Amino acid sequence: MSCAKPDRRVWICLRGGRSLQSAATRPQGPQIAGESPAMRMSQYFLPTLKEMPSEAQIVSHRLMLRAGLVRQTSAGIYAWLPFGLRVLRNIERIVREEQDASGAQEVLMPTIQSAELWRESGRYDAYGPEMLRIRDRHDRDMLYGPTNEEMITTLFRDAVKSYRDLPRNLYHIQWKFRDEVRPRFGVMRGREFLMKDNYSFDLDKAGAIRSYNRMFVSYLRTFARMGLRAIPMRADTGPIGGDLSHEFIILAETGESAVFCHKGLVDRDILGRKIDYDGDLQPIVDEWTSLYAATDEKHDGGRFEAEVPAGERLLARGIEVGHIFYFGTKYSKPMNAVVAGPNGDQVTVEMGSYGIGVSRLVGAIIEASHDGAGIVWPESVAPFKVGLLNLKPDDAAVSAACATLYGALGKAGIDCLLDDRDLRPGAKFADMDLVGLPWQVIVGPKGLAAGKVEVKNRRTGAREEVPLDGVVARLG
RNA sequence: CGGGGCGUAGCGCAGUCUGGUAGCGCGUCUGCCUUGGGCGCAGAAGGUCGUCGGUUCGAAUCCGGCCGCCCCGACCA
Repeated sequence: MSCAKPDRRVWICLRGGRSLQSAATRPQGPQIAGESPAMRMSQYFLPTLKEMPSEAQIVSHRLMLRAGLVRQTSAGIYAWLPFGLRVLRNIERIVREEQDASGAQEVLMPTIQSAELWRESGRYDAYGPEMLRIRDRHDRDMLYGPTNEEMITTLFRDAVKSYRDLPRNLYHIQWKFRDEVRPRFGVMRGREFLMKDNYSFDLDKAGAIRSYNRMFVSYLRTFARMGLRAIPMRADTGPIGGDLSHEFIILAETGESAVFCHKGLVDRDILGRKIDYDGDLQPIVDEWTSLYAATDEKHDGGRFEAEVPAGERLLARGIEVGHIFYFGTKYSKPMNAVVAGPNGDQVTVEMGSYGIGVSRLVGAIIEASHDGAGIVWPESVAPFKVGLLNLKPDDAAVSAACATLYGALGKAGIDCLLDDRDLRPGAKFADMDLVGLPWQVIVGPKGLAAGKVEVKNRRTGAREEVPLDGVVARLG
């Protein structure tokens, strides 16, 4: 790592110039750089399954296998196929944009770590068999990282020596491994998982709470942009330790835990707010934490009934998709992460850590958004925005119309998957509903005779007849 | 880690109790037919029955070891 000074100038410059709105309202280009936004299904690796795989029990796991998103390679370990990968990348993209907007900076730490680091914090022996321990050819103890507090603390303390270089907030999006005794629920509780985690460093507790609040608000925006209703709930700090912590729970009928909250939290809108990450975010945090919300572990029936009027009580189920902690000097102290304070004294930095389960979100979003026919992707994370169905590939007029639309949608930057396979219409409808693209453009000989195609909304099922040359405008 | 279950064709399963030439549905391939909701007809390919050993004239089937996967619980992002 280079010295801290030049780095700090960049930081200040970014802080002055960064604008949340620019990240959130940025025009949506092709979602994966360098790849054509359109694709032909006859050439695409999308192995869908008609029948239910017996290994999967919960709906998101079944749909992920059936819709060709992932394949399991070992218990709790998955290979990501093109569709699943596109969703994963879209989720990552939103997380990254919101992290950057909040002032966090991206790094990338390795998956393999040295046991030495963990001996320093005392967690090597404390962590237990969930940690995958490995040995290299020189018989050195290594491990596949289950989390990165030790590593980031080391990187920070070796490079940052002055209070002038604070605050710092570093994040990365990296694969982690926890050797769960019993992996289950597909990617929602795998052993290998992709996680965004970040770590804030501040001079004092007040600064750490400002950092905490920035992440709190950033998380509200991040999940909202994925079409999820995430409710922050006060949480136990668990083995990570600390005294301020919130879980972000999304509501899904099939969620893993029961949640109890005030209905007012569900419809609260963060995306309509203008956020100033340099300003005081405490009022927003207070607003979201003032109403009752608890998972079953923390639920207090008496308080719930006292604080929430009967008509406003919501009993639902939820899935944890994010967790934020303030933990003070739990790691900085044993690992000696200190900076020179304004008075020249040595100050142990105040830290927090913040996680989002990126791969878990793929399953969680499906749990929150599916129907009997398959997945219903929110547009912001969908593998493609539009599925274009050629109902009769050997009809020259139909295929010509599809080619025209396919080209026009591609040119307009609208992600489009063309089903040009020589299959019965029913098979195409079933597949397209299963994989859940938000919009279907259905081109068949009947409609086309009148110069029209059908545009179907996957979520509502609503269909409308649209003239051929009006499709791009309708979907743009 | 306690308790339970499963491993037979790409997927879903029967066959195992009662040992005797490995089956069904879906999918795949070929041809015909069909083209607005997984259509129809005909033909075909595809399995050392998870693995190793034992019993037996003969093992998918009985016995034992091992491996893998799933479910409930405890645990967890």
